[in-house]
Amino acid sequence: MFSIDYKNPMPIYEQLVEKIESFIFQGVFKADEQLPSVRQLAMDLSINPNTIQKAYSMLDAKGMTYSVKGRGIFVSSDYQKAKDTRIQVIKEDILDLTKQAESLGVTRTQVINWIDEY
Amino acid sequence: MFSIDYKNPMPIYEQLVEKIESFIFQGVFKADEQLPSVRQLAMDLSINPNTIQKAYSMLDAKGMTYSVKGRGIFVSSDYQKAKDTRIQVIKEDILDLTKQAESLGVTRTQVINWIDEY
Amino acid sequence: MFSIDYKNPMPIYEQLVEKIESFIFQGVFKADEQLPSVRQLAMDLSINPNTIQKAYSMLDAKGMTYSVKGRGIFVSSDYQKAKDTRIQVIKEDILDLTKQAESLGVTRTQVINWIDEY
Amino acid sequence: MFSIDYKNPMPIYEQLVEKIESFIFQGVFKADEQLPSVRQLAMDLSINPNTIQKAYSMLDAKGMTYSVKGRGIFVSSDYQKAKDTRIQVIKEDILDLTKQAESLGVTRTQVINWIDEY
DNA sequence: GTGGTCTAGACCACG
DNA sequence: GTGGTCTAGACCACT
Repeated sequence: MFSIDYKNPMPIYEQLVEKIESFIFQGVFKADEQLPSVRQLAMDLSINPNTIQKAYSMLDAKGMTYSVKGRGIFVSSDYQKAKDTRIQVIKEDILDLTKQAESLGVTRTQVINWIDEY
Repeated sequence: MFSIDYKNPMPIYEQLVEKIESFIFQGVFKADEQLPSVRQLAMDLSINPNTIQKAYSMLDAKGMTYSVKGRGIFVSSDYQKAKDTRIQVIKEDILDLTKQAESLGVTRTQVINWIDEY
Repeated sequence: MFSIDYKNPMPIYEQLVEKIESFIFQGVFKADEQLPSVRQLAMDLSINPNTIQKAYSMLDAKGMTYSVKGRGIFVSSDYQKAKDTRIQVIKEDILDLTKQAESLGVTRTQVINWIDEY
Repeated sequence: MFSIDYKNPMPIYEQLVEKIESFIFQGVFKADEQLPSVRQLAMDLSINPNTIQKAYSMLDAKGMTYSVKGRGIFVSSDYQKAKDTRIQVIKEDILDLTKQAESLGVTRTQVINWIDEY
């Protein structure tokens, strides 16, 4: 279910964060559903528990999950804000890339065509 | 002419590569024109010469420049291929981001609007 | 009657202690009245009996209750001291926070306004 | 300069975060000033470097600092937002404590007196 | 069993 | 030398 790409320069814990986050956004993990335990996931992926812990901590900090000692980690029911900021980041990234493309001689129309065709 | 943003998490040598590359693409540096020497640039920017060296090596590897022993580093006259691959990378990045946006509930039309309006 | 907030990072037993304590202070539980049994409360709240036990032990230690073997746990008639120390703790906390607010540029008058307006 | 209280149940890294944060707010550390290095601080306080690292990461996430690989960690020049949210948190805490005090029979006027007298 | 903190020690990228 | 990631292993609090 979670696949780690060791060739990816992106740190493992960050890959995990993105993966889980997108699962939550897509509704694969529902609100208040429990996520796999730190130790369980560590075993499944053959990864050190601390690395999993770090990923979960970041999700917590982002407001995507909440964790209860002795019980587990659960999907937060209110992650709208996190979603909005993520969309905003994507928007800025796309605009930045468009700007770069333009400076290389690609017109805005062509960029829009890329999106239309895919 | 070259401004380094120390607050940018991107490594300095990478910032340099991008800057010079875009200058070449835009024609600020013409074909066969000589780039500033490693030592000169290092002094101007108050940066470790090794960092400049690394940036220049990467430009060489990308085919953007060629170096002549004892004389200096010059802009390659044939960087079209480099330019094309760069455009290709940008295209893929934009499509990937669009895909992400869609999975967050943003329609493709909205993405195109972002580009149109900016 | 007792509501547990699982999203609250505060441990369950502590939430219980606070709840019961405030009920006693407010007179909801009168002196020498019997509290619900460990097993009963555990069932009602779908909580591990050990957790209830721990909460009751803490109330005992604080002098808020006394337990009679084989009969149950009862509200102490003399919890004035516990009440006073609690008030003292609250006072110190408020003063500490006020000090912090001042170091952030909030005047004492503003702090008092916060309290007045709420 | 940084004193750790091992009797304090608050984790070490959190104590550090609060300490440094308040130093920045008070102007002890100026904008763009470099903070002590991870290893240096670890040695000075006889604390594991990872613990320091964690504290610095949190400051980064809060927008209080920015870190540059190979160079060091520096005080951010724009932490106004962080300051505002902190003040907000303090306000809510004070109001909550006031509410608690009132439920224990302390009038709001008395609470204000505490602040006035200190 | 759960999550959370801390230590020790290694390795990497960067300057 | 700097910060950042990861592993291994220990201990704690909570259920």
